[in-house]
Amino acid sequence: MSLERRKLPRQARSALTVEAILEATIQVLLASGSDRLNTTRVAHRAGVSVGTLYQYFPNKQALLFALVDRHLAVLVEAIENVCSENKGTTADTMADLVVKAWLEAKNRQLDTSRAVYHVALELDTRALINAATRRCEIAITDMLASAFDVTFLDAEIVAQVLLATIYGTVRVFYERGTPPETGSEVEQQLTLMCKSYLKAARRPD
Amino acid sequence: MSLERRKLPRQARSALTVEAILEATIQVLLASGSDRLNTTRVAHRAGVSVGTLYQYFPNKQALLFALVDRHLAVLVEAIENVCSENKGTTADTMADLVVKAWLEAKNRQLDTSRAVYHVALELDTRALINAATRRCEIAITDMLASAFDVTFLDAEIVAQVLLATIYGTVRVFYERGTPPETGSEVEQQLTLMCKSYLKAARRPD
DNA sequence: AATATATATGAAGCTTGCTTCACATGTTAT
DNA sequence: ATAACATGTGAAGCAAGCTTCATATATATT
Repeated sequence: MSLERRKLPRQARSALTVEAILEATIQVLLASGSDRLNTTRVAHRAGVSVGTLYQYFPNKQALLFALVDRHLAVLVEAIENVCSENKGTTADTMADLVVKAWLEAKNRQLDTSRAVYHVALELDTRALINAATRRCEIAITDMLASAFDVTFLDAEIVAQVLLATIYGTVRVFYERGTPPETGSEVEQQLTLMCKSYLKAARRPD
Repeated sequence: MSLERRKLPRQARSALTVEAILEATIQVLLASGSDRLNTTRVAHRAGVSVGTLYQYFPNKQALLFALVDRHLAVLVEAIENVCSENKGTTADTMADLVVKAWLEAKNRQLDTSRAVYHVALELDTRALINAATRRCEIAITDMLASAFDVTFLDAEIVAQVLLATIYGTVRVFYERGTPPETGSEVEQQLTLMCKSYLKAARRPD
């Protein structure tokens, strides 16, 4: 079953329609939960008919894939940027900024984040997530290998663990709906954890 | 809608039936994925009829809840045990053993783990997860507060972050289906991370 | 203005699968 | 042995919702 977009927008209005459909999907997920997500409801919320939805997405799954894809792209970009901009700095700076960039990208698309968590495991998004993860890991590995103050025996595995920790820990608190004040406390602690891990994981001189 | 068990087993055979149904649910989840999980298929795999299933579980959701519940109970027990047995030891020991206990409990029910990840977010298990999390956090907080070699400004938050890290990081690798050899490498790194975090988070003397 | 192309509509077909219920079979108690 | 209770059966009713398609409207082109 194809998951590709069925049509590409030729006229301006269809681009708007696609955008409206994706936005409506998020809203329905947040308002009604993934149980009650159906194509009719999404179309209605987007102010179009079901038929229109099916002009751009071959099926319901494809719609959700597109959503997850968009969300991951923002995260990956944030990490790739912060990593390429901070080669040659210290491990402390790197830990600091990666955590910060991740949380900032999450918060920039807070609604999507919350909505996507509810569907990302319902369908098989592993391929998408693995691809995104891989890109982040490569970016982080490169950055770590360029550190000014430390060297790592295996920057690859350190990057993997670092990313998994940030990704996993943040997810736990998001799922729990941790309030903002507690959030900044958690951010501090998470940063502390990453910094101390990078110190502990460095090659003994 | 009730999620309670409809009947309690009076005769020995019904206890076996219930067990068979839960076991079959795991097998169907692993073999066919959550998309194809339906009550008929579960009943068939368990070697009983759908009607029997509905004698013990009022609906499909309740069946899945029971599964998640059972899985969480094992994890919570593992953490509560290791924490109460290791009060008054050092922070290093604590970090070591908590990580070890978590992974051991996970691996002891590896199939359930994998299966449950696929459904835990599909239905609203937040209440169950929060309750389990809370119990773990309390156990860890108590243990940390009793540490022989260090004191913490806020053992509560340290426990929260520690648990979230272990839970979140391990989940990431499980979802990815990380192979065992890599797994033990990851375990080492995760332990290292937790140890160094506890050192970094201690109250400055 | 006329034709071609792009986009939008939404009722209805069709599949899937949850759940029930009237009945059958097995177990325990008297 | 018989009654009372527990457990097991599975065809069929029923609801939900995905997807299609014949048709209508809007935009672009010549």
